[in-house]
Amino acid sequence: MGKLLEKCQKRGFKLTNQRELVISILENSEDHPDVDELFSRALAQDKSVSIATVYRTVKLLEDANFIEKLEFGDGRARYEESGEHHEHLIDVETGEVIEFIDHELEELKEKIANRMGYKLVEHKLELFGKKIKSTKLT
Amino acid sequence: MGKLLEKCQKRGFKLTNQRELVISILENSEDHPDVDELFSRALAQDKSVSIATVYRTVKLLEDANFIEKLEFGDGRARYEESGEHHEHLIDVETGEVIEFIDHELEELKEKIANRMGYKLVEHKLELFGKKIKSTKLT
DNA sequence: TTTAAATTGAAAACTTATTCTTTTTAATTA
DNA sequence: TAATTAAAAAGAATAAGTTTTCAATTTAAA
Repeated sequence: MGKLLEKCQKRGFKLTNQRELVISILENSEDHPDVDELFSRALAQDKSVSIATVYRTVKLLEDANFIEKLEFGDGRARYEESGEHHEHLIDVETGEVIEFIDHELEELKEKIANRMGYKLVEHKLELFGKKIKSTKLT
Repeated sequence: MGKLLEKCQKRGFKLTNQRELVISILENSEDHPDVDELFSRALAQDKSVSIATVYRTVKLLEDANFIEKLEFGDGRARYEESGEHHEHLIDVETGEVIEFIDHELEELKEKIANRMGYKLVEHKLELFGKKIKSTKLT
């Protein structure tokens, strides 16, 4: 069984069909779907799911720290399973979201905050880029 | 005259009283006011300004790249005059926004994007921190 | 001035997200 | 297995931020 579902059971969340469906979609999505997209995918499997339930479910999981909310500035929240901290690079041409981690960067963020007299409690970095076309001559 | 107003004139924007007022508030604000705050400050000087005009004006300036929209995840857009690139540190206790620039960080971002095969076209970093209390013993 | 185009305020419409009321359900208890 | 019950569901309504519509006004240029 999926990690998310398992965690929810352990936490004692009531597992209704709708909730289970939304959770399974979340843990089987490799991309970063927004709520509307989650809703569409859920509807495709069960016509009785409401958008309110999708919102309620992501909020439940977010409050439990099982998933994390991402905001890329387009006004829609996206979600991903919690896990190792990482950053996001967004392909501005395709919208694709690529995850990465750079330890030098993490250290630097901490260092900068400290230098300014602050203890870092959260940090967000998004890179927006265009794919460099390899200039192979055929 | 302020830089922003001047730019708007040069660009041929029609300078109505309301628009001029909103622009002057923008360029004289040291902080990072959201639309509602801009509206309040404008109202204080001219009761005839509407919130729609504030929204329209910031959109106009944003589209012209005269100002930049900031989103710190609280659901409200903030604006600041375009200029030297810099990052933001948000004091989670007071909401204060502190600007900073770190060249090492800028280089690193570029490097990371390149390493992943991307040309960096935009990048956003926000640090959220708590002020470290100096532990002076009196 | 005159006039065409741009801008305005007020209200309606949109979008994303949350809440309310009533009905349904999962999980326990008998 | 059936009854019980607190939690969660649907669907509608509401909220908050933002955008758009539209008739009336204002601006900039002729």
